[in-house]
Amino acid sequence: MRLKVATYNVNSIRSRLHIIIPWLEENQPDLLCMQETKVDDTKFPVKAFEDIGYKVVFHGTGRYNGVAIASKEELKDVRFGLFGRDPDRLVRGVYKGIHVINTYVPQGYKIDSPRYQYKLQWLRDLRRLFEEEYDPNWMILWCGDMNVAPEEIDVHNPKRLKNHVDFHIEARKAFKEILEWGFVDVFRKHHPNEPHQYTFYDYRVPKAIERKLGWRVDHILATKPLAEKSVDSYIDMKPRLAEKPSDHTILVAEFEL
DNA sequence: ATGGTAGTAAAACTA
Repeated sequence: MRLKVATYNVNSIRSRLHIIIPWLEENQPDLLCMQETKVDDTKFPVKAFEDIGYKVVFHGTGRYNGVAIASKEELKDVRFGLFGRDPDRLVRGVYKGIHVINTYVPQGYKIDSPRYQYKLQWLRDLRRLFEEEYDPNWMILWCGDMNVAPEEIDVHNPKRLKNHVDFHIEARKAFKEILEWGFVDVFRKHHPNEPHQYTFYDYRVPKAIERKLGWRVDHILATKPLAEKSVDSYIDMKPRLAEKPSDHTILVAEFEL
């Protein structure tokens, strides 16, 4: 069985349907994990997904955050939140026997702010969720906007960005500790030591793509038994180059089970 | 150089 998975920080799902819907039709992934849907549940564009043959689960309250998963078959055992908090930042379920966790990790604002401490705690709690409710021998996918660039190769200027919340050593450490529980970075498995592979380019940076001023902060992680089955992973730049572009790109991984 | 743009929504907040 072929399994194609994608993750995309949409930065408002209603403002990105012109990208999302054609992309799903063309690429036909089994799963698309989305973050920053920025829409209240009552206004979620369910029909746009159903019209092209996708199911969708979602939770959001409007202005900030919001997560969703579109899938070809129904996602089972769907749950939201991390130990009762942030239901608009974590959604998980089971797809054809594979556990799927989609997260929008708090960004953290600045390293000296309480919000950064909250981000670090969030990542530690996420590790605890895996420890308590999952097993690294299971087939598990963890996808999302992690707001962490794990290694120097994942940012354009590691020296200048060392105090940025997405590259600060403490965030990288907290992220790495989740990987050490039992996850493989599927994109990096297929592109070892390949520089300038970024999933995010800030709108505010002029000519960011041409100047390669990006970040690799969106990830698809898989437990070892599942990562062994991955056959490809790549970054689709189309959303960043579209008419009304988004700041994030789409990250894809394919498995042959 | 501490700006810049884009999203929510109707002024400021988040990224």
